[in-house]
Amino acid sequence: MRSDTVFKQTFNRTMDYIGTLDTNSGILSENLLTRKLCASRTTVRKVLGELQSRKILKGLASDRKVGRAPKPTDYFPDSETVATSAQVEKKFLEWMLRGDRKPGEIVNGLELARQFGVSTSAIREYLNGFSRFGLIERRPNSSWIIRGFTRDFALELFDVRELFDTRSAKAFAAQMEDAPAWKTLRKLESEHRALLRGIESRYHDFSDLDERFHRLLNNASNNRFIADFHDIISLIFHYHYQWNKVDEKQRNKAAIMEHLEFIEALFDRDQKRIEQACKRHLNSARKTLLASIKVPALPAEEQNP
Amino acid sequence: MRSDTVFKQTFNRTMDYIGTLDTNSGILSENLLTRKLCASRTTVRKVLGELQSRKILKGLASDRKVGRAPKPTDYFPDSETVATSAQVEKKFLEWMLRGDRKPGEIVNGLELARQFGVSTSAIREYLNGFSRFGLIERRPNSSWIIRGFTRDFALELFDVRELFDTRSAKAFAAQMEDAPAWKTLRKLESEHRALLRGIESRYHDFSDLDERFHRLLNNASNNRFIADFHDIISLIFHYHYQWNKVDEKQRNKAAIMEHLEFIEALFDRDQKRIEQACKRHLNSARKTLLASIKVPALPAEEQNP
DNA sequence: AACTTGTTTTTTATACTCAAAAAAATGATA
DNA sequence: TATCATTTTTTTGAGTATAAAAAACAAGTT
Repeated sequence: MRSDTVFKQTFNRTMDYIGTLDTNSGILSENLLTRKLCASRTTVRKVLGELQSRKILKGLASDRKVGRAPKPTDYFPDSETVATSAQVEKKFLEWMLRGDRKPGEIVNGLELARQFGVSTSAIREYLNGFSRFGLIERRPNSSWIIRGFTRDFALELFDVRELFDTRSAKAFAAQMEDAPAWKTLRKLESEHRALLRGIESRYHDFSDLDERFHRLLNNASNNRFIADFHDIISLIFHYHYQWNKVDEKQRNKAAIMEHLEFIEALFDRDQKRIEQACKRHLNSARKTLLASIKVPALPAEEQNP
Repeated sequence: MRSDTVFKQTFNRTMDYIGTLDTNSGILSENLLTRKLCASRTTVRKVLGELQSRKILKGLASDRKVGRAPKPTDYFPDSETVATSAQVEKKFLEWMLRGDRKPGEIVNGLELARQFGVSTSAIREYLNGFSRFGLIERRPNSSWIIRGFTRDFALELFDVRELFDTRSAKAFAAQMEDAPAWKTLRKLESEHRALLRGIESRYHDFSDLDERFHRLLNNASNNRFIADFHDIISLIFHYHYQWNKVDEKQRNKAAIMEHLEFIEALFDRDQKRIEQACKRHLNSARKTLLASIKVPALPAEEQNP
């Protein structure tokens, strides 16, 4: 059966909204709520009905008023509001990236389904989508096989990233003076400086900033394939760095400096400096990623020739 | 229920093999057949059982002999031996690429399933995989939406292709003198010349040659993301050119000349000429593709301002 | 005229189950 | 050790129930 996570999520978000209002004040119309909550009217109406039966809303439908402020216990727990697909993604990536998977290993869908507490179809669907990340491969009429988060993978990833980022940076610098991206870049720059000042305590915040900066750059290319590839990068980095904490403060500080230099070059529209700054930044990012990948032991057959 | 196309295919291929033998001669063991036919032993055994019940094979299992030569009527018809996924791919691409789909149009999975005579899950699975081609997009909790085979799509495709092909060409030229790829290139070169001589009648054969040439180049990059992208290119070109026959002979002749120039530059390891030849070839390929894309009528709202 | 809400109906997506095919593993025999 | 027989596991394709979305329309409100 299709899960009702959308309903529960919408319910929680509607209560967030009601919490900002006083008791007895009127609320938005169904149509406006539909737009505000990004859900269908069917779902919104179901939510309103539930709220009314819980006395959080009162009055006629045509003139709904806040009955009482929502209490924390009214909320559906977070665990019930995440879609199955999101759960699978999280669990699978943990299994894949942290679990020390060996290249050539076979993925057992049934086993994963049991382990994650979801159906095999959920696993199948996820693996299908995940294969575009190049970490697993499908054999026709047979199981999935792990290619592994190896040194080769990281190198190939960065090779393409270098091509794309260089291109994006050039495209960015070539934008019109009044393109809104320049304003966004200015804002990102000051966020970088602020983070640098508070680096001692806030260094964790860099990964988010990093993602936004590179996404802004890639958007300048205006190319769906580059954007798709950025998704891969983001995902890999998001999860990988989440579990790799060695030297984090030092690394992030250095990366911020590189970003700032990069940004400055962009504002100057200095092609040569842009390319240099881009390359330098990617080189140190590559080094970091490679350092965190264990060199795999040779397969048994190659160890004993 | 899972389809038994693998069984039927294997059955047909086994009969191909038996057809080469004389009556009463012995056949390969189950294990050897398994390897020869690229199927599991279970399937091979099922095939052997069926062959025996049809008297095409006779004797004990441990000493099977050819009973009679297979007749054409023994074969399963081709229509029963193509996997569902392959059927869906063919039909969907035809629907997508030939069907004059408009950007923004919504894909109705149920409707497609009915139309193609397959289950919705098959459609769903295929669309999931197909989305990496950038021609359709998924809205969360909602339907698939068509981005369309538009001018923009072609331009974005070629932008990335230019980056990748240039890189691949450089990597190719940087290979060791004794790399096997050089020999393959030499062979491809002579195939090009042969095709050029017989261009009047054999010009259809170019698309296959084109695919092989570019795949050889891309392999030099040794990068899974570049290889994946090549799959997209291949598919698009395969289907698109299959339906676009205007000026085919002329186009292909020109493309062969460009390839030959490209190949020559590769053999000379002349970076500058390689880059030029690559660019020139891509430019004319882009032009061809763009010419075959209809300029879409403006959406209604923009036509009447 | 441009909104609302109420109601109903239709369509579609999603997550699950299940049966059969295919693959893999294990056992038996010569 | 190579071959055949049997059993166990896993994948795969289709079916199915329900949530969610969408659409249509009447009737009331501003």
